[in-house]
Amino acid sequence: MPADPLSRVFSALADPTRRDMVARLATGDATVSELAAPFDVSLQAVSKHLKVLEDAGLVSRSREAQRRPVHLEAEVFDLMTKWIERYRRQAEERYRRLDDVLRSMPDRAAPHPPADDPPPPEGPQP
Amino acid sequence: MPADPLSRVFSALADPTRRDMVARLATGDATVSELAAPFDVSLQAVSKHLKVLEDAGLVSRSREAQRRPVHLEAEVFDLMTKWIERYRRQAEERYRRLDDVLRSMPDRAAPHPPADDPPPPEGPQP
DNA sequence: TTCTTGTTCAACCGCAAGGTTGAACAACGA
DNA sequence: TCGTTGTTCAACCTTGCGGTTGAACAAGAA
Repeated sequence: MPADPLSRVFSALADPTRRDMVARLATGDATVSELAAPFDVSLQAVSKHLKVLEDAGLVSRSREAQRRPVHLEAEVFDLMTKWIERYRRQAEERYRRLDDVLRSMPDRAAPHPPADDPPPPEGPQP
Repeated sequence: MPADPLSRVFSALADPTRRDMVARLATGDATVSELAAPFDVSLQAVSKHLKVLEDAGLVSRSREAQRRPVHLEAEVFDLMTKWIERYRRQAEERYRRLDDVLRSMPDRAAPHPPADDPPPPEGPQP
């Protein structure tokens, strides 16, 4: 599984079935069969979904007789929220500065011109 | 595109190339060519990535002569953070109550038993 | 041991995602 | 008008994902 952690988490939550499972697990641990009950898919498909969530670190599994209780690991959510907040803040800061500029020149009242000083792109972060 | 909005946003950000584009756009609007520059893929591929971001509502495009400046729409991030925060809070609340129970019975000090009163699953939300 | 329950492994299928190339379209500049 | 620049459309290829079925494994219960 070569994907980076952030990609794995976003990708895991991109599926509505898996999001429903996360929602269910937020109310308490559950077995595979319990998680599968509300859905119209095979147990094996649910098992695969859980593997995706586990690889993303969103979920952990223990053993308890034959059962394998699934447990939500909510800390990984931080990975996403940190990423999101970073760029949201950056964008908002940019708007704030842009509005300042607009306020300082009362003429040419264009509501939202395309860009303020676009710096050169800084390349992908591998 | 039948996918629900949340799936579209998560799925759009599951790709590292697209996340890099969002990071770049947080610093200011950019054209397709500018966005493509740091990456080792064709312009057409970048155009496709932008379509995915646009369908997810993360990005909008205007026209300016031949160019099509791309603009980050940071509001859609709220969709995700709201979803994440909801279940994170729910899980944390569950732990808090669990810890209260554990504190009230000083014997049998198991650090984190599997579940407290697992309620029946409430079905998928279609 | 044998039976039963719970879960996963393996092989397969259909389809969409991300990539390519080549051609077309849009809007300027000469 | 014609060429140039910037972007998208169309067709195609390969890979991965979500689903299936059937068999295997794990751990009690009889």
